Amino acid sequence: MSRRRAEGRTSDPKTFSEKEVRALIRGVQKFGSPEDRFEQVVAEAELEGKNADAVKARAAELVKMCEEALRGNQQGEAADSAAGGDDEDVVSGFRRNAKATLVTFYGVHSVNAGVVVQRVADLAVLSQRMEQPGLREDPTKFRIGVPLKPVHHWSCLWGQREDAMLLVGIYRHGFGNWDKLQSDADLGLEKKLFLTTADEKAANVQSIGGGGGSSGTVRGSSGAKRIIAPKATHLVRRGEYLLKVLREGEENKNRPAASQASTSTPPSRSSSSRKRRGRQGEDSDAVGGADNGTEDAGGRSAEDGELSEPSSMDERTCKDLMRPVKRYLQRLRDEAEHTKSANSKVKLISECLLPIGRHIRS
DNA sequence: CCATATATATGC
DNA sequence: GCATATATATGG
Repeated sequence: MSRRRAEGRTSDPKTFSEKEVRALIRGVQKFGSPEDRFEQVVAEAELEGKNADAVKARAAELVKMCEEALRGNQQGEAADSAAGGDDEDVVSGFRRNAKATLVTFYGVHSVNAGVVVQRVADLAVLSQRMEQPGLREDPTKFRIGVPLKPVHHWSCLWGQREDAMLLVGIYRHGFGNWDKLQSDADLGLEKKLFLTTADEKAANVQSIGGGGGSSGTVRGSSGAKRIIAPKATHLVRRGEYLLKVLREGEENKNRPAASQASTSTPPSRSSSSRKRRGRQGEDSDAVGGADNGTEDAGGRSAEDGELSEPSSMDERTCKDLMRPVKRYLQRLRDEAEHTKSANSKVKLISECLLPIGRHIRS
């Protein structure tokens, strides 16, 4: 009772209310460990009045607890998963549902341990990657450098560049702060995200072709609340996927070859004769649905393949193989945005894709 | 009230 | 199996 208002902004710098702990967790989930991104975590959680060491210690505790919960969870999983019952046993602070491992941390319940641990690890990799020289000045040069799964039914052009900028935005503004990310002009994603209904309307004016013509959802020219878009939930999944790819890519770098790049990977071309079965020399942009053609998606950066990556052998051979049909690919890329009608798009695509297909077949 | 998260169903 | 949509719960 010494402190009457424990919750106020004037609470002890070393103690945390439940709300403050929850905010801390959110900050960590968005920016990673405060050891790496102290300023951002504290700002996100509005804990600037707190003792720095206390913040870091509490976050470390959180991660540790989550790791333990996950570990302990894996053991009992087999026995219970068959039973299928959703156990809500509260065993020493963590509860187990079908999928998520939830812990209670200083009174904050339903903390997803898997998310915490994974996010901290992934964002640490991201930080390491983004703080490399060269990216500091121009983060837009960042490329993931690994073949990526295409997005599914998105209403805009989304390719390597957009994926890379999504990661840059996550680093800058935090995982989940999509509105800030959208406002970041450097990333060029302002017109590609559909976080609000206003965004959808802006895109509706430009009309959208069939999103792949799946099961006939997309139709109607204006007014119907057609289709989907990259909304927040999609950005979450995509972001998690991209971070996973990044992390696995970094792990592979330290793994097989004896050359350990230690903390940072100097631009020296290490023997990266990785046997990637990935193909898909998707360069600057990829095709999604059709989209507003207002912003030139492929305007700059003729080829960005060799900036962040030594351009692995597969990439070279892939490029060589595709050279005979390069002009078709380019035309496809360049004209897709300026072609208004859906019909001419179809024509263009078939004209360009046929030779390409024939070439691949040979 | 809005945003996010989760479980569940479903399509590809 | 994964990505998505939907319903539902929950926190700010």
